[in-house]
Amino acid sequence: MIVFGRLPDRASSMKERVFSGIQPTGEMHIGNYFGAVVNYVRLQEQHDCIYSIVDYHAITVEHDPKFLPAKVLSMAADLLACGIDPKRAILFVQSHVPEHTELAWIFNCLTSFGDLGRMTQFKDKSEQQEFVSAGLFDYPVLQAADILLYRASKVPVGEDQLQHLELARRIARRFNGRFGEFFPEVEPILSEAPRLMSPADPGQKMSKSLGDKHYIGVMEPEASIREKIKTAVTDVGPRGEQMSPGVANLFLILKLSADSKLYAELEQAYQAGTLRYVRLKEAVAESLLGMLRPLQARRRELEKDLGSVRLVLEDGASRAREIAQQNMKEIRRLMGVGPESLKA
RNA sequence: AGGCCCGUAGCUCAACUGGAAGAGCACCGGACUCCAAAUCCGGGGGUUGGGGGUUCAAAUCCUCCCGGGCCUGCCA
Repeated sequence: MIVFGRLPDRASSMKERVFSGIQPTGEMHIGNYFGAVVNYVRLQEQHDCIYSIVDYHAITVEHDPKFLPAKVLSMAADLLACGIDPKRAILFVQSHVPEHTELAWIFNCLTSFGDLGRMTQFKDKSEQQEFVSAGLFDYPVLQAADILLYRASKVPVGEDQLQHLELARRIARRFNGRFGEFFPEVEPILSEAPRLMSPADPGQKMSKSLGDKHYIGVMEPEASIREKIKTAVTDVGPRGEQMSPGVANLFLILKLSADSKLYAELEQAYQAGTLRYVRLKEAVAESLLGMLRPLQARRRELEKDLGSVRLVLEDGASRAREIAQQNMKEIRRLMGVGPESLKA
């Protein structure tokens, strides 16, 4: 197979389009960062990326309107601080482009009730909620609309999202078959996405919802990050053959944030049985903080100038809207709805 | 539209016929530990969903409101 170099000219039109949605959780943790955000940043190089802060997804479970806007803005600032470049990628807020929900409705009518009921994430999440909204049930359909509204063909996802992506493909296929070829085949970009575990309970995935001790925020103050690493669980019983989950988790953070020499050195010490965990923890804290400091500095700058973040989102929304409106026009035509369809 | 049940600490729940609101887990501090975990010692935490009423006394009884779950019916 012949591999061509990058085509300089028509590169932008040749680039594959990537879409990804990020929930405005309020505080990005290093699990989100290493698991997803670094990929977003990397993908900007070679792809036409559209990143959306998905507030319509956030309201599928109980939320407080008083805090949502601040969470959205904060997530935007975090993403920019982490290296999302608004000159190369589109960053916008989902609800600022109403076509998302319009397309979701159309897709609702192409989605089987049974399929949605089989979504494992719905089953998990609905058990945790006392009030299960129809929106929570419908979540994957909105997600399909998010992606396909821009006719994106690549979606960076974790394994837990594959089922939803498969549904998006089914929906697209059904639409294409019934109303005309319009949507591309969506492919996952499965990265080697490291799964960071909770420092306080390494048996569980790092997550905000488990509590304060169970995640390390990307923008968290140094003292607090140090404390969480220092008190991280290591060996729960006598040291066995295999590295315990807690220690493995610390090594994983080290691997992701430190230079390989230090990692190799400590790994060797571990194998030799001479590694003191205090030393490991200090190294992890130092290298993680070393990596986070520039991001935190940029984040502080943005905090002083949230107006510029708002501008980025405005510009992003208008660029996204342009694509969305154009595609939606065609989708309506194919479906036989909208004012255009009545014109002779 | 009608009927039944529920709401107590962050979570799961307890509190007899009305009689001083409690436990487990979680959280915080200390001991122990290379650090943690486990264990031990100590600690904080509640307008009992909200308003009104009955009573010497209400988580408990009455009433209205809010929120949630379930059943039946009606309509598009």
